[in-house]
Amino acid sequence: MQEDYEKNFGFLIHDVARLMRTALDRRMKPLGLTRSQWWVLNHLFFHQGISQSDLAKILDIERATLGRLLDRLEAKQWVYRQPDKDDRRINRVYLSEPKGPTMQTMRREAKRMLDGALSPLSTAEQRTMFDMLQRMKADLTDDAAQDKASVE
Amino acid sequence: MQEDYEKNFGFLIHDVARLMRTALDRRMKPLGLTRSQWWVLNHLFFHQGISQSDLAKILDIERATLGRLLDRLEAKQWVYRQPDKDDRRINRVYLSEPKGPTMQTMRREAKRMLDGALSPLSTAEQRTMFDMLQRMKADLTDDAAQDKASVE
DNA sequence: TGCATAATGTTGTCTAGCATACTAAAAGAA
DNA sequence: TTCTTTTAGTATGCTAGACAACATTATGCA
Repeated sequence: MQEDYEKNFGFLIHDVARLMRTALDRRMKPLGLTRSQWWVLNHLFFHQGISQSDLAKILDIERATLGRLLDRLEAKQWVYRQPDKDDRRINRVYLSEPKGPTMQTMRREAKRMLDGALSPLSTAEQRTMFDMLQRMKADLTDDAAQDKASVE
Repeated sequence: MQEDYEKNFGFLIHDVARLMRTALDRRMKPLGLTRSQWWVLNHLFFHQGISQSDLAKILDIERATLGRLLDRLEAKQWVYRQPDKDDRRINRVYLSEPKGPTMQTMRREAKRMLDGALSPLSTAEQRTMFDMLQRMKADLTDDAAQDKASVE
């Protein structure tokens, strides 16, 4: 153990993210949604009628990825798409009616999972970690944008 | 911005992990390997002839996931499987010959990506973060094991 | 106006994950 | 020894990502 390659930061963070993801997916399963789907719904709650492209930008995923997520959510009647009146390229996405209670349950489950995952850290540490991750993400997002731009 | 749901720790760490993953995948692409494949090769380098199950345990992924990874690596002639002499259930996996230079290149690319991702953090912060992630992972791994056990 | 360029969303193709169910084989128990 | 249980690996199906290519529609410029 403790070999050099065991200490790869990249894979460590990946593992933690994966473990949190599957833990949450497991809790969400009885509700019939995945963690990614829930995240989409959560954003839609605050941005009713947003266009797919804009939503993809907020979520920071590809338009294609979001499109398929929405396909599944639409099939399950969680959301619906409506073409924009003025710009026929645009689909606006809406949360379909009630479903409120389930959303609440999901928020609760997400919080419990998160609390569990963060339990080995003190409150101060949690803040520190959050701050560091945000800085990393900002940097990485910039890099990714540059990479893409250089390709085009 | 800065709405409550923007601050979800679970998704933040997920985003950072994903951005690091795709950044590395992008760099690995010209070499004809993905990051996950490289990680498998890297472990094989240190554990020639390991069984698939044991390797899956080390990598902390499902046997099925590893099986398919190995299918692709075998097709590209990076590895080969050999049935165990004594236990006919077991496949032992070996790294096929040369390829050394490419592995070196990959290690270098991985290091560069990682250095880039960590650049917003001081050395001390990097250590702190690494330590915190390790504690989180240990906890999460225990939980996952318990969840599975409770199902069976 | 008319043509080149950009933006929106979809489709296809690929990888990697998980879960479940299955076969073959080994190990353990009666 | 036989029967049961465990283990190794595979097959299948699903989700979620990325990327690339495409049709449609807007927009900007000459």
